[in-house]
Amino acid sequence: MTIATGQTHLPSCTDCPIRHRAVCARCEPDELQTLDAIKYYRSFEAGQTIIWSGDKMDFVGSVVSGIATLTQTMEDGRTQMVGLLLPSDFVGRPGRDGAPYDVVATTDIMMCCFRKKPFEQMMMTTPHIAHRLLEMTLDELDAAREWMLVLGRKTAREKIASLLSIVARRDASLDARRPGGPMIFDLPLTREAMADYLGLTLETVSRQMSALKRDGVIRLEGKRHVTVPDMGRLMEEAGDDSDGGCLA
Amino acid sequence: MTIATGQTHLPSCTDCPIRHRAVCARCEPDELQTLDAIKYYRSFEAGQTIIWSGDKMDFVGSVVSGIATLTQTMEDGRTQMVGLLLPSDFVGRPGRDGAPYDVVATTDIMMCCFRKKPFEQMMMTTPHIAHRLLEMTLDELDAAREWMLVLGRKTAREKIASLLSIVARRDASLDARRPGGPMIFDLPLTREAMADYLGLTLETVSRQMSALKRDGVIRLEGKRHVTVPDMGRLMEEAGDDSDGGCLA
DNA sequence: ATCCATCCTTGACGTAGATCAAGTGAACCG
DNA sequence: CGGTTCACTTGATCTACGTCAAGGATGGAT
Repeated sequence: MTIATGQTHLPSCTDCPIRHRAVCARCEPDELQTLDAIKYYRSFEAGQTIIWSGDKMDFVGSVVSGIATLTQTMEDGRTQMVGLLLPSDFVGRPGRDGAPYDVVATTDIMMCCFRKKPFEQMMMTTPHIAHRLLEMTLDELDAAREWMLVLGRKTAREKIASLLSIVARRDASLDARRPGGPMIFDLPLTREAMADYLGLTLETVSRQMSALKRDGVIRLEGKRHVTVPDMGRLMEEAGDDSDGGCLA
Repeated sequence: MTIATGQTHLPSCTDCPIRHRAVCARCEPDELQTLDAIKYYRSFEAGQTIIWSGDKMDFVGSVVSGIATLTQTMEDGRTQMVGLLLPSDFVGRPGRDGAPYDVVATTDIMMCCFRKKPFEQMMMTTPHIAHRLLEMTLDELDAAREWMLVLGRKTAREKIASLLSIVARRDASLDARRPGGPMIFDLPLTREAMADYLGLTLETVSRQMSALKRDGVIRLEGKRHVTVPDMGRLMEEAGDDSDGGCLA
């Protein structure tokens, strides 16, 4: 658990890979310039804890590249993942000091950070940022609620299929692959992390992965490289309406 | 399932019971006046569905009094409650047409509604509203994530205790009762609704309620009237830190 | 080359909670 | 007053998933 935290000033906002999806998506060039001035980059290695639950948080920021998780832990060690942070996702809450969850880097990760105070200032004066953040928060709320159905009512097999289809769909949105064709992607999570996300044990995750492979719903090369020959089939296994998933 | 939908113009915003907690909490008198002009009240009877999942939603609004639930349903009928709407909570999403969940009145309920278009307009020009909505949405996201831990990792007994302590704490915030004393409240939910919230069956809910009663964690008069002699004990049963709950 | 640590798989067995089924009690209604 | 309904309770059994335990595969360090 190294604490080698890179701190660098990198490319300007105009050619940022998450320019059009992050909190700053709606900003005008001049607003962007102001942001540009107060931002700084931090990188973390896979496995590093970015923020400890309960700690004071003096910055907020966006994931630029890589993946992180949001987790809650009970005193006896039971843990539940409550969010998966992908590029462009926002971390931290303006107007609050303590972090409510652990934020852990799953892969090497790069974050675009703002000190909290200046950012809050800017939010007050820049409706474009506040509006975008509201929009993103509403999306996250929807995602959290969808996940509540998964956690509360789905079987282990359905849970796995749900997770796979979420990851697959995310990759699809990058690849702009035509629907209907096979989907191929790498799982960014260990079996244990999957278990923490799904409210299962890692053994059950492993067994259900094997079962989905045996039944031809997925193919596996190695442990992480997944091929989904028929996305509709996977959606059925997830217990969702098999339609509706094809739209961009 | 009557469709007797009252539509009335009632007291002005200034003496509204949720004036200081709802979306309008931060509004200045002049902003409030504008809102006052475009608002209208609607009442629903216990059991009535306020909004059907998938329907077009042409209004947004706040719960003024009463309780409603947000639920998702799978094709085979499994349902999961994803939100509990109490007075001052906001319903609907500016910038989206279709409702993603069923909204059902659990008790008789009064809502303060705004047609979507004018409200969106107003949000653009009134940062106080947008900011308050962001704040409320972030709170809801936190609540949803806390609930994910309950759904994913807690035992049936812990789930029940968690639900009871949430309802108790809500009532406490109204009553301003001193901590330490016994808490007394009415459950606003049937055993089935509790089960849908907790990802359990109603039989399990019933059994665990009986068990908590047997063990002296709660007392029951009738099926709904609950006394919690020792709030700390209940929190322990919920698997939360027994501290931390006493602050207002 | 081999040691070790991670990460994963698979099997045998136990259990929390689901399912199925039969009540109870209060409210409501003729 | 009996009959019906609705919300709930309780018991008997079943099963999906957890738990415990024993390997296998990979990859990096020595």
